Amino acid sequence: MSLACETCPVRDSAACAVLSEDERAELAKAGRTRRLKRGELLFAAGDEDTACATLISGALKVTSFAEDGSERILALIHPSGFVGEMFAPFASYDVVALTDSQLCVFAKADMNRALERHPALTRALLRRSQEDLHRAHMLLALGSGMGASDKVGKLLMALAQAASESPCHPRLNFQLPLTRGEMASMLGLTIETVSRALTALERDGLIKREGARGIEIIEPARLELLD
Amino acid sequence: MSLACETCPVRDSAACAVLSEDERAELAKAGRTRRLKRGELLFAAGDEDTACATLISGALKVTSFAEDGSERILALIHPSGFVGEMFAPFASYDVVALTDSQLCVFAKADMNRALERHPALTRALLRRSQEDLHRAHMLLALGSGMGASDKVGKLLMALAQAASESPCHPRLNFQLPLTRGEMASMLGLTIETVSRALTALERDGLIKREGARGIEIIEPARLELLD
DNA sequence: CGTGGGTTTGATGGAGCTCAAGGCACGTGG
DNA sequence: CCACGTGCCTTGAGCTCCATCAAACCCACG
Repeated sequence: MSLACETCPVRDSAACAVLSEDERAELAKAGRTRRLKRGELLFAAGDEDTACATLISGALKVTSFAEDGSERILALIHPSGFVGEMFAPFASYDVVALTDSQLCVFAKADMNRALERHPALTRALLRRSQEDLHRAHMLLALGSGMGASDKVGKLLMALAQAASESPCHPRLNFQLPLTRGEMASMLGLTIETVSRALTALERDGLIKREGARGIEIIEPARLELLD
Repeated sequence: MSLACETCPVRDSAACAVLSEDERAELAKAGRTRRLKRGELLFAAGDEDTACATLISGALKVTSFAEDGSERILALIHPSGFVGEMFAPFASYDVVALTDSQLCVFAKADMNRALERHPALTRALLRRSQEDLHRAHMLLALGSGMGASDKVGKLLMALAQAASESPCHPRLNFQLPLTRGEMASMLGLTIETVSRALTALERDGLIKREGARGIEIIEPARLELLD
């Protein structure tokens, strides 16, 4: 399926928003939209002919695997986010859809051509890359210095942020895009510990659960925001 | 002190290497070299008028502080590395010299002007930024799924890589740029645990220590490389 | 010689990992 | 419609590893 930038919900927030209409139309010729169902693989670690993509809707996870086969989640990608290692000869990570997703895919060569042609696009990606770096640092900062339920609480706040349309205030009521195992793999904990942490947070009245995935945040302040 | 690019040891590996002689000369007019002694602060979290810099020699650490005041190391910067949040209104991290260092500092405004003028420079920074991201991911992957001495072992391998001139093979014999506390803060451990892990690694014959800072790696294979 | 920063070592307790069992929701086939 | 299987989540019990507290050491430096 070819692109339909006119109706794209992230046309003003994605990297390509810095382009003029004409430039965008030209870039669009090189890209294709793609739909993924939950669990589908977008890029696989080791792929040589890698591509890159802007996420239109849904959510992705970027994962690597330890030698023992256990998965580690390195990053989440939300709509208008960009994913792809533009300069590596092959992909280092798996990228998998967390929910049904829709994205806009470009071959690496095409994107590189576009970067050469449109400096503003390069700068937009640089900005995004630095934001990604900042998020990775936030995740790193979660690694130490506190108990499991603090970590889970902060992760919930981060997810609440991401689920919100408004960039400043979290959404107090949302569905988790992650399984317990995925949360565990972001935080360096086990499934059981995450589960226990959630019940503890609920017991203490900081959150309320609706089924396995629904979360309502009761006391945002005490969950201490993640930046 | 003004710049002396002609004799700069990282003139071929730093971001500015993509510039022509003339372009570099022009950029040089905007920059100044600066020397830091071990422990000196380069940028402080919260600074509004931030700058950015290329490291010429020495080593830097990028740190953030938890609410309880404990430091967390988010990244290390080695010669030819670039540091600075080009797009943030103020700095989020402290940047501190780990050893006596020499760098090449630019005001953010000047650097932004240079980015507009020289697309190739922007692309060089984008590449660097993605590498930084990759390193952050490696550090994240250290967070889970193994014991303390595995973490310390892998950190040693990463430091051995960084200490080496050759990009592919680690240096088996080097001085740690980090104190025990700094290693601990990279790994989410305590000083004591790091110390014990080192003595365990030495007892098992994987490494040998020369004083508090000297490290010789005996069995690189068993320390399992960090990427 | 004393002081202080960094390091090592020991003893102890607790947070979280492991192993194991059970529950709930959902889909599939009889 | 029910029986069954499969994923995912929860809960429990025991044990391991690491954080914590405490003390001593080493060494550079004034």
